[in-house]
Amino acid sequence: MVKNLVIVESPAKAKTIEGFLGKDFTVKSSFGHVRDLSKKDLGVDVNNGFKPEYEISSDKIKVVKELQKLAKEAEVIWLASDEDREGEAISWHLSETLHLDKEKTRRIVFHEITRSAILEAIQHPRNIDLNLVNAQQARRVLDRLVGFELSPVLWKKVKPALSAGRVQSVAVRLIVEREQEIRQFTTKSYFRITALFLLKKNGEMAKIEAELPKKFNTRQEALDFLALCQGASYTVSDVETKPATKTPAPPFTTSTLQQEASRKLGFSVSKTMLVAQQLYESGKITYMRTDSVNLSNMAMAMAKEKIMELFGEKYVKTRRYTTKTKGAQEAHEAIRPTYLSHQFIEGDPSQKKLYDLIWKRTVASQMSDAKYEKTTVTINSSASREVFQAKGEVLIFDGFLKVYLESKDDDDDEDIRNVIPPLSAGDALQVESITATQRYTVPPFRYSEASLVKRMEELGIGRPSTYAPTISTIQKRGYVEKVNAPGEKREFQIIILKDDTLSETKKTEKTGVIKGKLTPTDIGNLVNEFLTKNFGEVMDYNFTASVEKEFDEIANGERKWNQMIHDFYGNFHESIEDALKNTDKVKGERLLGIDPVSGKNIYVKIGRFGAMAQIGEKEDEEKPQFAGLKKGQSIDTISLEEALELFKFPRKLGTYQDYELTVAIGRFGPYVRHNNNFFSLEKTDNPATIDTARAIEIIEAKRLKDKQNEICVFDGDPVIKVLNGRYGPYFQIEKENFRIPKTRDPKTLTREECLKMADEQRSTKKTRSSRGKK
DNA sequence: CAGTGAGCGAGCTTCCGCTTGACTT
Repeated sequence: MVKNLVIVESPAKAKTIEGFLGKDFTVKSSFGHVRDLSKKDLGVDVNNGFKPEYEISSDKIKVVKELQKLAKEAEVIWLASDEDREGEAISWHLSETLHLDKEKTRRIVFHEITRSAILEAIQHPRNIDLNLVNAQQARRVLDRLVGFELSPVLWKKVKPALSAGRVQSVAVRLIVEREQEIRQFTTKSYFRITALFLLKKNGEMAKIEAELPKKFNTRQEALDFLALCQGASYTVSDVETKPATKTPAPPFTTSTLQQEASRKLGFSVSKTMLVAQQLYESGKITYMRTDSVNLSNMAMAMAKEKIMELFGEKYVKTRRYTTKTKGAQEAHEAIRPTYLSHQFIEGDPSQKKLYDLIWKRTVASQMSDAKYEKTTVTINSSASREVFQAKGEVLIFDGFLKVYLESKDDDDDEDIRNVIPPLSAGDALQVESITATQRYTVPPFRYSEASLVKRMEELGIGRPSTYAPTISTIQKRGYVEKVNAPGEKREFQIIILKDDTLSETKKTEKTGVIKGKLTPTDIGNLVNEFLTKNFGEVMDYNFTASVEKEFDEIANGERKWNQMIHDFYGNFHESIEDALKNTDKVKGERLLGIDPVSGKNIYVKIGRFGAMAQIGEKEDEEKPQFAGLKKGQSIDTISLEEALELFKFPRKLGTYQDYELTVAIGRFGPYVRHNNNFFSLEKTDNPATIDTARAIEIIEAKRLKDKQNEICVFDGDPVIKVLNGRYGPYFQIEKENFRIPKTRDPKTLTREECLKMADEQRSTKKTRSSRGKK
C-alpha cells in the first residue's frame, strides 16, 4: 500500500529523492513525456480548433500502467516534474492518462535536489498551471504543423525522406550561409612590423618586443618603411600602467559544457552528453540538461569551504550568476559536482576528464578575480611619425586562474604580451632588429558541433535536451557533414632590418587545416535555398524568438493558444499549397560540358539517391549513363575531368574462382566486388590502376581475417557460422545475424539450438518493429 | 552496409522536447 506517490521525470532523481522522504513516500519516474501527438498523420485537427490527438507513446505503455496501478492505491499523488513549460505539461498529461482525482493530486516543484528544497516543496503544493500547459501545447502543435507540412513538400520537390523543422532547418541555414561567407571571402595579405629593442640599465641588458600598430598593404610599403628606419634612433615617449582584472566564467550549462569539452577535451557534443549522463546516473554531478547558471546555496557553501581548504580565504569570492540566455527556463541548477569536496572520482578516463572539467569550472566560479597590471609603452622613432608599442602584462594575483581558464574558439591572438622591464619616458633604446612579416586575413570560421550549439543558443533555437540530437539529425539527413582537410603550404615573406642592412627571406606555413568542421552538402544547399525562398517566415533567424514571445503571453493568460496557432497557420498553410502548386522540382542541374567519347552533354544534378553525374539526355534513344558523386564532391564545384573520372567505374578486372572481379567506388570508398561480396580497398590502393593480383590479395586477406573470427561452422543447408564480433559472440545464417545469450558458451552450441534461437529472435523482432511503428 | 538514377505507382519517409535502456555485429 502506497501512502504518497511522488512522480518525477528522471529515475536517477527518483532514487535520490526517495532517500530524503522516508518510507511513507514512494518516488517513481515517468521517464519524461508519456504522451505525444499521434504519429499516424498530422495529429492535429486543423478544422476543429487545432485539437491535438494525443496517444501514449509506445515505449511508455508499461510505465503508465505501473503508475496507474500505484496511483489508484495512493492517498496522495505528488506531481513533481520540472517547473518549466515541458514539465508542467508532463504533469498535466500524467493527470490525464492516470485519470487522477483532483482531490488527491498535488503539483509541487523544486529547483534543487536537496532535502530542504523538497520538504519545502511538499509544504507548498499548488494546482497544475493550465496556462503554462497551453503554452506547451502551442509549442508542440506549432512544431508538428511546421515539421509535418514542410517535410512532405521536400519529398515531392527535392528527394524522399528529407525533413524540415523550426529548429533543424535554421541550424542548416547557419551552416549554409557561413559557407557562402567563406566562399565570398578573398584573402588579402598585409605586412606586420615588429621590432626588438634593447635597453642598458644598471649594467644589465633588457629586451623589449614592440609592434607597429600600423599595418602595410604591400611589400613595397613595408620596404619603404624599413628603409626609412635605417639609422634612426628610438626613445620611450610614454609609459602607461593600468590595473586590470579577469573574472571567472559562470558554472556550466549544457551548451557551455559542450563547448568547453569540445575545445579542451576534443569531445563531440554527443560524447559529452553520454559521459555526463553516466556521471549523473552515478550521482557524481547534478542534472546535465540545463540552461541555468545558478548554484544552490549548499553548493556555494561547499565551494567556499573547499577553496578555503585548498587556497585560503584570499581566493574565495562568493558569486551568484544570472542567466542571460534567450528563452532560458531555469528548471534546474547549473551542472556541478554533487559534492565539491570530491575533487577526484573513480571512473573511466573520459568520466574522470569531464568531471575534472566540471569540478574546476564550478570551483573557479566561486573564486576571486585574477589581477593584472597592464603596461603600454610608446616608442618614438626619429625617422617616422609612426610609433611602436610594447604591451606587457604582469599577473599580480592569480585568483581563479589557479584552477581554470575558459578556452576561446579562435585562438590566434597574435598580440605580444611580455613582461616589460621597468622603463620611463625619455629612455633611449637601441634597436636590435625590425622585421616586416607578411600575414594573411582569415576567413570566417566554419562551425564545429559545439560552436553551432553556441550560436543556436544565442538565437534561442533548440533546448539543452535537443542540441545533440539536432546535430545528429542534420547530418543523418545529409544536409551537412563533418569535413577534414590536411591544409596546404603557403609562402610568406619576411624582411629584416638588422645592423642597418635589409635582408629578405621566404618561409612557409600551413594554412586551411580543417578538423571536424561542419559544411553543407549539395542537398543541404538546395533544400536551404528552397526553404528560404518559399518559407521565409519559418526560416527567419528570429522566428523562434517571436513565437516564444507569444508562448509567454499564453503562459501569462493573455492569449489563447489555439488562436495563436490559427493566426500562424493561415499564411503558413497557404505558402505550403503555393509551393506545391507553383514551384518546379529542385534538381540543382548544372551543365559541365561535353563528353569527348560520345559527344553528349554531361550534367551534374540531384537524383533520388543524391548528387550524380549524367551523360546524355533522358529523351535520347539510348539511355543516359549515370554515376554518383564521391563523398566530398559537390555539384557546385566538380570539374568536367573529375566527372569523367567517375564513369570509369565499375571497372572490370579478370575472374577469380569462377566469378568476375570488378572495382567500383561506393559510399564507403573504393571496393572490389566478387560473387556479391564486397572488399574494401586499402587507402594506398588506387582504384583506377589496381590489378587482378592485388584484388585477389585483398580478398584473401579479408577471408583470413574472417576465418580467425570463426568459433565454429555448421555446414549444410543453411550454413550456420558462430562468430566473434565487436559485441562478443554471435551467429550468422546466410546474411542474418543473431545474438547468443551471455550465459551460453558459444563453443558448445549445436546446429539445432541455433535454428531454434533464430526462430525465436525473428518472431520477437517482428512484434517489436510493429510496435515501434505506432 | 556498398550495385541504383526513365516510367508505372503503392507505401514509406517527417517535427521538437522530455526521458532511458535495449540493442547492436
